[in-house]
Amino acid sequence: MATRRLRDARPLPVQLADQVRQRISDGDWEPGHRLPSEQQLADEYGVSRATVRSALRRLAESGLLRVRQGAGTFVTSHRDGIRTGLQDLRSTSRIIAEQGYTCQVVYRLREHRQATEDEVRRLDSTGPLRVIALQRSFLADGEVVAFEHDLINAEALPDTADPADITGSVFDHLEPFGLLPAQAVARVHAVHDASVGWGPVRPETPLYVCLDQVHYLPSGAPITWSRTWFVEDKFEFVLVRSR
Amino acid sequence: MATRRLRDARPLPVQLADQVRQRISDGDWEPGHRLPSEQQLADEYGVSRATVRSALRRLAESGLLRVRQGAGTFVTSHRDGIRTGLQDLRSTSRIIAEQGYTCQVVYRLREHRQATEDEVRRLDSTGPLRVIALQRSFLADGEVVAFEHDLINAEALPDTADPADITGSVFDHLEPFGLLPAQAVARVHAVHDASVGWGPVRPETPLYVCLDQVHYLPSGAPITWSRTWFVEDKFEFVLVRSR
DNA sequence: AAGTGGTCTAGACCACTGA
DNA sequence: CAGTGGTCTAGACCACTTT
Repeated sequence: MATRRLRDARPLPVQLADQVRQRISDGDWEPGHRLPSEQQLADEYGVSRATVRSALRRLAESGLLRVRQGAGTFVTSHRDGIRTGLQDLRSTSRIIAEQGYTCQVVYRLREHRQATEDEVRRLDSTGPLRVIALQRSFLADGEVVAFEHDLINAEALPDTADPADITGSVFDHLEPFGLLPAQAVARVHAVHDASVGWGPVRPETPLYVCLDQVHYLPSGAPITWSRTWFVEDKFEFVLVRSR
Repeated sequence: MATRRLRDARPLPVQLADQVRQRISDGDWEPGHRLPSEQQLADEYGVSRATVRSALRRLAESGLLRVRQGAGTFVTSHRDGIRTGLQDLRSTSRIIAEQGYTCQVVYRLREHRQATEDEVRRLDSTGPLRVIALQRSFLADGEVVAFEHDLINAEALPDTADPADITGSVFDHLEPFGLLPAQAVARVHAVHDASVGWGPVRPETPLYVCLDQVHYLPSGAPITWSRTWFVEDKFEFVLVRSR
């Protein structure tokens, strides 16, 4: 068995989880099939079993795998649609792309301005704030699947940062400045509102799962606030709950 | 520093998390204060640092602690009451009670029968199945806040088990038989459907956050399936997401 | 009995924070 | 700079499933 290499800067379990997710979507391991044992995966990738377990736990938490003690780890049989673990912090565009769709982002608003009092509060902040405000929609293979409002704390960004540079993921735009969110606190709502959607393509029914989030840096400082309306039934949000 | 003892049968990180939670609610460690370092806690409780980290991660995931690299682990200052997370597995009646309401459960259906093919599939099972089926609504201070359908795998229950005995939490009914779910895989949806509600009191708008769940025993065997429609805006579902 | 995942330890080294 | 959390390893032993 050839040793596979993990090389980028992200934690090993995250990289390994990506590899496994890839091999599943490639059809390397089919739904219902058993994965190699944790020890075999550890040997194959040249990492410790603890690292493998951490990676598999991530995937099990998003419902892609099911682990049965003594029996093995199995690929869940999934239905169509964009499936994602609700507790995995990933950008909307990545969620879409990871499911094999072509993701396109359409902007309605992209501006640099002073935050309102309300917005300052939402960002858990005190004093006045410069922010970058975005309003955009996400298309998967040409079909609209989500609408989003974002508010980025611009105080931490260099003055030269231009909102027009943001084309895809906000995370990708923040990363070069070392401002990658590590955690988000989200509130979940159902919304039925025809005024949410805009643009040439609209969902048939204005029904959405709405995620209201504040993202925090590893230091604990809030960096962005966002509200995303996911078109109902275009996404499958999986959540593993435990005691 | 006296060594504290952890003794029951649950995993060490779970026990330790409970201890820390207790000491916080006792006022031992106040909101905003820094906890002892991971190594100090490990020494104090006579466990490894990995165990301490696992315990603290649990608490951070439900928002009770905030961990800052290099600086320490801090007790979150919960301004407007503690809101527990969506990823904590709790019964619907407990969720309601924890929001500070008086919970009342009204039954529309409570029967013992053979499962349909569809239901067998939902319970991740193969052969024919005896089930207990429930349809009920939850009132909080007299106002309807949720509707729920439940399906309990009755094969594991003694024949004497009477559906009419179920009055509050399904979990409470299963516990005496040692059938306490350890994990649930949930799917989250938005629903706008006037046919969901029933009974004398109905929500003003038929808009719901819908949680579709299969509960699993520690062995990995599915024990119940449930679909709960939470009336939008009656609940605040908080979720901590991380990388 | 053999093989799987579940738990836990001890220790190493790195990255970050704050004095 | 010392002290904190972040990551990762190697190995031990246990509980459970399958053969």
